[in-house]
Amino acid sequence: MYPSIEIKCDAGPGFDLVRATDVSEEARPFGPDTGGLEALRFDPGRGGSVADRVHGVLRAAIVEVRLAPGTPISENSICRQFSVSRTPVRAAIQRLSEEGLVDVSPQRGSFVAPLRIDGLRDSHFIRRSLELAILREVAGIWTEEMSAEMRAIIEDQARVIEAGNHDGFFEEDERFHHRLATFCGRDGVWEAIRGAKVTMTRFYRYWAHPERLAEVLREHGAVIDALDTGDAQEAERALSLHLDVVFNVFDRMSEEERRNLPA
Amino acid sequence: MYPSIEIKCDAGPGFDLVRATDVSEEARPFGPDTGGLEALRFDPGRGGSVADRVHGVLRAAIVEVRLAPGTPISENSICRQFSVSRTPVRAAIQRLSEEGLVDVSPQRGSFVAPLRIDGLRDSHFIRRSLELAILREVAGIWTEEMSAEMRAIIEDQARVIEAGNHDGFFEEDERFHHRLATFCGRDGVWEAIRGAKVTMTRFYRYWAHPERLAEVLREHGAVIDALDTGDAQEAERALSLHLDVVFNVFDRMSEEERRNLPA
DNA sequence: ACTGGTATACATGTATCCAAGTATTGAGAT
DNA sequence: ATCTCAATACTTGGATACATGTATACCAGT
Repeated sequence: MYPSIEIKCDAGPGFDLVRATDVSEEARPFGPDTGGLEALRFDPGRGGSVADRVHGVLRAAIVEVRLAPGTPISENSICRQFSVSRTPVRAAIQRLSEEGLVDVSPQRGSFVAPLRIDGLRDSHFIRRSLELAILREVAGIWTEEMSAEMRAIIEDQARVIEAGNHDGFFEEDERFHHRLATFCGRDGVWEAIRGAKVTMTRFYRYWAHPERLAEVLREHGAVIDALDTGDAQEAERALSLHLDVVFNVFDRMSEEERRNLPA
Repeated sequence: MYPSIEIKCDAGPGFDLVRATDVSEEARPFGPDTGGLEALRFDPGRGGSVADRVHGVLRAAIVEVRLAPGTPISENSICRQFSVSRTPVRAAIQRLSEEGLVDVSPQRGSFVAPLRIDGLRDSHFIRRSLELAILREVAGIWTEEMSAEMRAIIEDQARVIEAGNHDGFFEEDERFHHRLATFCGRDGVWEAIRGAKVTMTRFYRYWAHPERLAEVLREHGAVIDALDTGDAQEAERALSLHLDVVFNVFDRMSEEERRNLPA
């Protein structure tokens, strides 16, 4: 079983990321430097409420690991940065807190949630159970049109990999899994999957090695292949394998990377 | 497939409930009468933040269907009622909104979320998938101690039924399912189940006929029986059957009850 | 050198005020 | 009688001021 550890991020193998201002060393959480926050951009006047937009900007930054785990998130620094009042910022942070993306401790501060192996276990379990259940339903109503659509998504994903578009890769990946859910009318279930997925996505974005991207492509293809041949069991096996790989990423960590893990 | 309908509650078969002030007829949402809110009690000075406590009180009232679906929830009426400012009430309602228990439309009002069959479908699917997956794990590590503990819970549940303690029944029911999750160290997954369950719980609390309670008891027993004999497949079948019954509650609705459904 | 108490700067939580949008109401015109 | 439209009374969203708790920095006493 995996230990309960928190991963302190310094640098990902494939991606650069904005560093938290030495969270462990620096005494004062919020100095003149806001630790990566200043790189965030907030378009005033766009659609939606201010709180929604603030939430969206912060969420994207956290999920895409542009804001490192542990980074202090001060309501004041955010509302200075975005030129809005504390009220919508507070609402946004509250939402992020409920999504498990931000830890807020009263009178102390709020911080980007660390990458916890525990959370990864739960996230994996939930996602796996739900996606397999969905796949079972989809297998029962599989059509050629569906197959064609899924293959198109895979091709799109191949293209963005070729172009070196990392963000695009993750978007297409989400499309793949999302579409399977909508095939059997389980949009509500997809929302639950999406909620559980963020934990894995953050982990993945941080640790995934570039060579992994092509493997994902093949694994997606294997699922569709099995569905095309009408072998539901094989499809489940393939999808299960695909989802389990995230754990293997943990196993692949180099010694140096492992050494960054506290306790 | 079930249609997308909203259930407007007038009175449950087994329970009395505070009526919304004729939501469909009354023009003004918030009159001098706040539609059931006045029955809610808020203990000042207890532990936790004000926002947390407000959230807890409202959540319990909604889940236990003491506040009827469709009841207007005005921030002002709440903070008058509880003698607190709007800010923590706002935070509480935002949380409830994210939990799907309250629908808030800007500049119009917030309302206790209606009972949607759609939501029930998703809720059922999620709960079923996750609980079955957990049961599969538990079956692999089943011990006599676990069996004894579960049987004790069932006995407790029998006692509260005997005593006519409806709230106690639902608490014990939650204990039963919760304990299974903790046996295999899936507390995080239980939280997800709990989130999905509220939709079903509200439905159940509203429609469940008294004779159903004893059936639940037998079904719980059947699951444990199967686990004791080491028949994992039978256990899954029994649990699946148990969870599916909620849909049957919908089928059992009398014609008069059905007529209350709009569209 | 080290320990202990205090001052200060920061955080989030709460209260209140203002802005902007929606739905009902009721009067007046058709 | 019916329709149009302005006034009004609500709502939630946002901005700001204040309350309260925490952690560091600093300094005095040992």
